[in-house]
Amino acid sequence: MTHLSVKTLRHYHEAGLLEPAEIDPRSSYRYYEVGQIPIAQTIRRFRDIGMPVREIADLLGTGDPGARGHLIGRHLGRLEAQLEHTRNAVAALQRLLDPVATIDVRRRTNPRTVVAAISDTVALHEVLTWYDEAMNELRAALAETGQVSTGPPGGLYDNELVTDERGRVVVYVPVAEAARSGRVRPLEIPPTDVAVTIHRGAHDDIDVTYGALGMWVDQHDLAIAGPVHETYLVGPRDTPDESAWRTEIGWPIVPDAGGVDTTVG
Amino acid sequence: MTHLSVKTLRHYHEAGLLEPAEIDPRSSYRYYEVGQIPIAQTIRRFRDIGMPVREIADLLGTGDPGARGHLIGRHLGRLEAQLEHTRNAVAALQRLLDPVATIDVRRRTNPRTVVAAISDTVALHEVLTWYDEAMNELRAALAETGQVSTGPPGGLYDNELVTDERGRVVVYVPVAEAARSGRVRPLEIPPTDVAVTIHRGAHDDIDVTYGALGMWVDQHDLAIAGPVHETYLVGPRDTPDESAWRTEIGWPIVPDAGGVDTTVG
DNA sequence: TTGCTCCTCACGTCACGTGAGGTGGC
DNA sequence: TTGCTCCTCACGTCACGTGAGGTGGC
Repeated sequence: MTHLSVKTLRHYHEAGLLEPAEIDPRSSYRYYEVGQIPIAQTIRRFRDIGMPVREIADLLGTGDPGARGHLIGRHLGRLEAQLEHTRNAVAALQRLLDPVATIDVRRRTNPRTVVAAISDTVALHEVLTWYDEAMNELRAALAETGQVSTGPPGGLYDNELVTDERGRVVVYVPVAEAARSGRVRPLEIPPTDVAVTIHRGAHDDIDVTYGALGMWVDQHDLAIAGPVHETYLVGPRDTPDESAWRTEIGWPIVPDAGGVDTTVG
Repeated sequence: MTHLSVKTLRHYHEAGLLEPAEIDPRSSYRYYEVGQIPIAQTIRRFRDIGMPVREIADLLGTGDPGARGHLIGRHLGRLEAQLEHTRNAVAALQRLLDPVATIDVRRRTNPRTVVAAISDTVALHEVLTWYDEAMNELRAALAETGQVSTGPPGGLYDNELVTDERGRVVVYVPVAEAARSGRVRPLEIPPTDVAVTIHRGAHDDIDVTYGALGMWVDQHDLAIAGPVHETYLVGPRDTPDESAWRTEIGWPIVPDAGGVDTTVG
């Protein structure tokens, strides 16, 4: 009637979740009452959505509707997060298995832009640390001089960073008028033809997106021309939810002359 | 670099999924090569979508793209089924927690219908068995006399079945013109005002839908008038996929005279 | 030399399922 | 009486994580 197996009922007895109404002391047989059916069915429904046995016990143990709602809401939130996680993972996998078909690439000409920037030649393994420090310094300098950013922050990454494990890196924030301050320098980014795509989610699989974009560029008979532009449309400063991050990758392109090597990294 | 923990790497070594390129015989330290990074990342992505370690090993072990596609497709199918299962379970839970808000009820007047029917007085615990047998007999009789059903099969269930654990049950198939044959009798179902809702999925939680429909009827100042109609729009004869089943519940109603008892079961 | 990391057992987690060997209930 | 169900251990499953006690590597 409850669709619970005998083994499961024994398990719930041991766990203190659903105790038999009576146990025959001679045979140790477990006996249940009709009134326990709806309880058992409720338990089954919560288990069906993956709520841990412990929490179901807490839920049934409290009569407070607020506490109940909280426990249920929290679990539904977990389900939601898990679903989002799986969706992202499936998308990453599809990008890995069939890169070009699953990527959305557009060509664009970026206009000349003036930015406040810090740049340096950095080893590949130091890039993340360097970026964090430089960005903090940049933000502090802008705050100090009262400059307001006019767009999301970005970075420029030399191809040598991947090929030689060392290269020039620029971190910048677009501003109305850039001024010098500490390591911060005004920088003019010239107009650039780029192939752009957006990487969704955390950066641990951004290499897959790079690979897909590289294949797209190659298939369209284009070659790389200059450092890659990353624009952090939504990043850790905007939300701690990694799955919401959006990173635009702009790959500078020129028509492929023929013998030009288009490989990167 | 791969976001795999040391414990996880040890586990994959034991499982034969990812063997170290070299093991120092003195210290037993595991050493990996750069070329193993993409493999490790691929493994992580498959684990991320919940593919069992065993299947990932199979996947990486075969070079046949067809076999690979099959394994991946099968797992994506499993994810899809699991998602559907969770969706149904969440819906059932919501119906249980807030019945009236989550149910879609319509009022309708069913026209007079002629059906081929088998009816009997049955004990509650025998209903399912009785229904199966009667329906088989009904189908066989129709096939024998060359009658074609003009709609989905249905059943009528007396209120006493729940209140007294014993009551009259009718199983029927609508036909153009019904004839006698064995236990099969023509039956005229008179025009009936009903409150109808559709129960989705298997019948193990149909009691929840009944409860919600009962509350709706009560809140709209209506009372029950006659046996409940069930119509099996999509059932086990149509698909083995229980989540696709659709059962219409029609609750015969009259305006509540005031002191009339509207409770059922 | 010191602290950090790696190593090997061995056990824990979670929600049951499996299976052996035995016994009660109708 | 016979077959069915229940019982109690005890172990298995799955993918690691935890923790103790020890040792290598820089």
